[in-house]
Amino acid sequence: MLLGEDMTQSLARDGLTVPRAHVLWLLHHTGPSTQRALAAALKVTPRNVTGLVDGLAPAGFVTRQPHPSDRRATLVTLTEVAAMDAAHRELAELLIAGMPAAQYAGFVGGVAHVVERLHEALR
Amino acid sequence: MLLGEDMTQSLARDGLTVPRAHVLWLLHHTGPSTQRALAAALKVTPRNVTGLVDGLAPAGFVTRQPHPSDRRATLVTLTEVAAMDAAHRELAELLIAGMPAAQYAGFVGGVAHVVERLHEALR
DNA sequence: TATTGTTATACTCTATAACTATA
DNA sequence: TATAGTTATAGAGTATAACAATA
Repeated sequence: MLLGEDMTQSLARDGLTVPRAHVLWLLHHTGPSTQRALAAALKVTPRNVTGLVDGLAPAGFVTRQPHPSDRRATLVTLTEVAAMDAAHRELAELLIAGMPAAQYAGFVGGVAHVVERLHEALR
Repeated sequence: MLLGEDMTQSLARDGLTVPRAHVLWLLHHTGPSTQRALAAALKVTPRNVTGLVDGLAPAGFVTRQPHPSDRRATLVTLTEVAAMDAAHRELAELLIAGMPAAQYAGFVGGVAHVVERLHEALR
């Protein structure tokens, strides 16, 4: 993260917006998922997932694979590069998760999704 | 707030999105402000403030008034109706501000701006 | 008939750049 | 010259509705 830079800006620098990072986080922790499953997990419409995956796929973060048994569905899979990246971010995010509310409040617009999930996980 | 409804959804029901509510909150606590001042407070470009005020004015939340001494600037002012509404929301927001991080984490996408400001104010 | 993901359409928030009016 | 707010343009996230392919 650059000096004087926001968490959101830091992510956005490489095309990784917060909602897109959230998708990567989900895939990293649950494995390949249908877009339907992602929509449910993100509490967002399926149409949105189309857009998010469209934003992640060209950059090489994820790939769309045909579902082996259901030909209606597609499986969104984390690429190896993205998986490595996710593992790296993990540490930084855990550090944030350990901070009291007042301290990460400034980041709240940026990593709220992640922090929230981590708090759930640690509870 | 309706049952099973998100904080964000609750605000959006009456055209009050989170960034717009944030503008009302600022006006409620600092009084009439120039768009420039709002842009600085919101950490957003002046162009955005134009859009936010455009969204609030037709609904009668705010009005644009000519600045008394600087004819380049416009003063954004809370209408009486909006001021009443802001006062009502205040109580609910203070209750949220008193909650530990884990509890309001679920609302974080919705009232993060407000909670953050309240934490700052209470610190 | 129900479900999966798409296209079509629309609204909001965000940004940079160029422009007008004023200071 | 510098500042306040605008228009122009663009990208991203969100939503509903209608549709094709498949279950």
